Parts: sequence; C-alpha cells; structure tokens
Amino acid sequence: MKIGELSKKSGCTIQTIRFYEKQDLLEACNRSEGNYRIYDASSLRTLQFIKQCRSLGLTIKEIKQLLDTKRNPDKSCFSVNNLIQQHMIDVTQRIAELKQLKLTLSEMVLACSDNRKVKECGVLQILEE
Amino acid sequence: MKIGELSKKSGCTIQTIRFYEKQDLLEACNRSEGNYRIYDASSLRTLQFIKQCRSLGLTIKEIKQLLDTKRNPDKSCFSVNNLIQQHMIDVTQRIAELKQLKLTLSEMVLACSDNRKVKECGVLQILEE
DNA sequence: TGTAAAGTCTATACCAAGTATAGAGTCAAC
DNA sequence: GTTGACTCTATACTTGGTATAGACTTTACA
Repeated sequence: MKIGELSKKSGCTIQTIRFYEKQDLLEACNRSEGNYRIYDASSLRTLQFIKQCRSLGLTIKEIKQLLDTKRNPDKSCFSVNNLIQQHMIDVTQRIAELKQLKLTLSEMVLACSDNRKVKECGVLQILEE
Repeated sequence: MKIGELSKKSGCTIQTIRFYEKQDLLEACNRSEGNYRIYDASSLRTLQFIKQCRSLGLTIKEIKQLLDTKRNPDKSCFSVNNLIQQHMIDVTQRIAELKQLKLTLSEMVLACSDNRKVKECGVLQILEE
C-alpha cells in the first residue's frame, strides 16, 4: 500500500509517517518505480505500536528502545518493565503537580469576581505577590 | 542593576531574561555606556510577575495579554478572570487524562514481571494489541 | 599600568514532536 | 492530452527556553 492508505489505516498523518521514518522509528520501506513508498502489513503493525506508545506519552527515543528490544525476543524484558514503571512514577508526579496547580487556580478564581476593575482585580493581586 | 543581578534576584537565567525581552514580555530597558542592560526595581517586579504566571502554566502570549491588561487599571478585569477560569478547566481536563493514563500504565505493570523474556513480555503484548 | 578573570553582548543553533508549505514529479480517469 | 489526486523532497515554523561561539566591557589584583 502507499502512504495515503497507511495514513488512513493507522490514523497517523502522512507527514508524521515520513517524520517517523526520518527519525528511524519506521525503517525505510521499498519504493515503487515512481519513487513512492510502498508499505506492507508489518509496517502498519509497527506504526500502530508506535502510535500506541505515543498515546502513553513515551518519547520517540524510548519507543526506539522498545523497538530495539523487540528485535531480541529471547533477552530479558526488564528494561521494558522498568521504562513503564518509571513512566508511571513520572505521570503520578505530574498529576500531583497539576492538582496543586488547580488548587492555586481555584483560590485565584475565588479571589475576584467579574465587574471589577483591573486595579481591584483579585487575580492580579495574587499574581503580583 | 545589570542582568546578572536581576537574574539572581528573580531566579530567571540571563538567557531567559533576554529571551523575554525578545518576545516583548519585558520591554527593552536602558543601556549603559558599554551597552549593558540596566534594570530597575520595576523590571524586577515585572519579571517576577512573568515568572509567577509561567509557574501557573500560562503561555507567553497569555502573559503578554495580562501585562497589556494591567496597563489599563480602570478597565474591566473580566478577561483576567476568564483566562484563569479557562486555564483551570484545561488543567482539570489534563488531570483527568493523566489519571486515565496512569490506570492504563498500572494495568501494564501488573501484566508482566521481571525475569520474563521479551517474547513473553506482558507489557509488549498490551502495546501490540 | 597591565593583564587576567568575570561579566556581558549579539547571533545562531538546538531540543521534542510534529505541522505546514512550496515546488516538482507521478499516476489514473476521462 | 489534460485535469485532479497523490506523492516526493526540502525547508520553515511552533513553544519556551538552553547552549554555544566569538567579541566586547568591566573589575580585580599585582
């Protein structure tokens, strides 16, 4: 299949597919006579894997490591578990930060009301502290 | 004061201060004979305000709007309240997304254990679904 | 007074993970 | 034969900084 079809089947844009190839996430595929990229089912599976990983927030570098790991089926999967666990710790940490931020923002919302003037604005006063 | 002192007092790096100036967040300040930037207490206050806003996750564009608004003390502060409320909605939304992500990640962690081989890895199996 | 070190200047490149565009070539249908 | 859809490469742009090179200014010390 050509890149347009792969794009539709995977839900990635054409640009993104080419971008992943340049980043060595997707290996360079065969080309048609007219220099069009020709993909097969395996390309689609890899792309879906990449997309899944990206939706978890893994970086391209991390996904590259996962893809490398997958090429050695008999090695230990420790690094995979480790990556996911560390990522979960990071996400947990980020949630905590955002919750604190939300608290701060809610205090700011309470500190003012519409119909005030800028010079009386409770939000700005907090921001100037 | 020169930029190094402003940097220490504000906690922003020298590069960041110059970056904010280029982005029109900090207005161009006076220069010494040797072309060094010379700041005063008002620059420091503005910079602290910017830093505070950035710590809330406001974008440079949004901060610029706030600074513009501050220049008209007698106008309504509606836009300020609106900005913060919308930002809180976004943060709330992001927290929900991250919580869902954390759930997914925790399922993945449970799906595997160390000491498995790559071809048996529960995490990779989920990622390949 | 000379010089070395510290501070500052501008301009440019880099990061992540794409997105957007221009300008050219290819392919299929009518 | 030509129109339109598709694809190609290369390049620039996004965000919020960070890092660097190479030059200039100022300060400290002998």
